[in-house]
Amino acid sequence: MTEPQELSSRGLHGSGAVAFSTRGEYGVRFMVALARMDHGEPVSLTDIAEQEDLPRAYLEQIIGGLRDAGIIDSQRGAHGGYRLARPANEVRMGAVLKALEGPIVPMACLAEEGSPCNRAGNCTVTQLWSRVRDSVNEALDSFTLADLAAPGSPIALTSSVKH
Amino acid sequence: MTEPQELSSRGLHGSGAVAFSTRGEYGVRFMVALARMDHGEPVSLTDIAEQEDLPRAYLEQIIGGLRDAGIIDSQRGAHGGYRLARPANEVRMGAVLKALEGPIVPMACLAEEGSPCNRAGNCTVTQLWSRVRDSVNEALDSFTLADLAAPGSPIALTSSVKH
DNA sequence: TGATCTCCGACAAAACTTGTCAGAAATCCC
DNA sequence: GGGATTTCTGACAAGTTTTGTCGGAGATCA
Repeated sequence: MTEPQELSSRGLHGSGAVAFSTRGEYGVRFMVALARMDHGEPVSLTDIAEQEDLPRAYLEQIIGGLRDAGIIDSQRGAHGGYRLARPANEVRMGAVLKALEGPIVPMACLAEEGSPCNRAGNCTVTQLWSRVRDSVNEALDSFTLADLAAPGSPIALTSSVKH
Repeated sequence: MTEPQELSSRGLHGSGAVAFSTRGEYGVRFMVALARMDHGEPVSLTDIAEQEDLPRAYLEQIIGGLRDAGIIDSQRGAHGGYRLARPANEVRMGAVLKALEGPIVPMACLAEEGSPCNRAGNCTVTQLWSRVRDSVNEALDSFTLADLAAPGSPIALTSSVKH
């Protein structure tokens, strides 16, 4: 039945802003599982979905973005499946999340295209949103997939972490 | 008609993750406008809504959170309206955004209450989400309302900014 | 008392999220 | 070639959230 656990009470407005959707959550869990199970041969989606207890068909849909971004390689047919396109310690989580959800943009007016927010000069607030955006991106990029895939133990932060 | 401008194409999934909703956007614009218009006497919601071209009734709803959080004071009756509860340079944007949207939580499993994400020890990923959360909060708190309300000119970052 | 304003709950349309399903296309193995 | 496996794709649908609107109940002032 692939119980997607909890579906937790995100209701009544008060329960979490600036959040990633399940695309991000499931996708990251997929990546971690894949990093752990990838030993040369492709790993099938069914295996990962079972392992992580995620709805298979939905996951399939989500994964598309990762493939298009060149983060994972796919192989069709019998004994097919997915593989990491690069070693886990070269995969930055910023790229993963961007592939799963769209660009990280805390406010619509930061998205490019056309006149940004038609309030142009009037808008000092933009600086706030862009700082938030940059912070999130830095935080995400300070992790690699290898950091997350490391078994249980305290994570060895290999990547550059300003602190 | 209070055209809430644009209503921009946030559709088709690809247009912005980790985003604040209009509550955050409208609320912040309300605060900035209030900071600029507040000269001692209360400013009416109608005035601000007109000035910022925002749907009045909706704004009214949003503002409730700011009042409950003690960020603004309200006065009913004729010649009533809103005032800043404290000087603009003492109002951190982190508090404002938390009052408008709920707590800043990039992933459901970070919200307190009960067993966090039932995956407990298994979950190294938590570290990623909490870093993101902390980054966003720091970024927001590095701005005060005064920083945003300053007219046009380049913002003088008065508040403590680690960089 | 009448004119303003905030406050509050109910209601509703539209958008988005979260999946499901069916079938097409590719690949392996016998 | 044929069957089994597995990814890929688009359509569809239920449920939730967002984004507002509306009407009326307090407060306050003149």
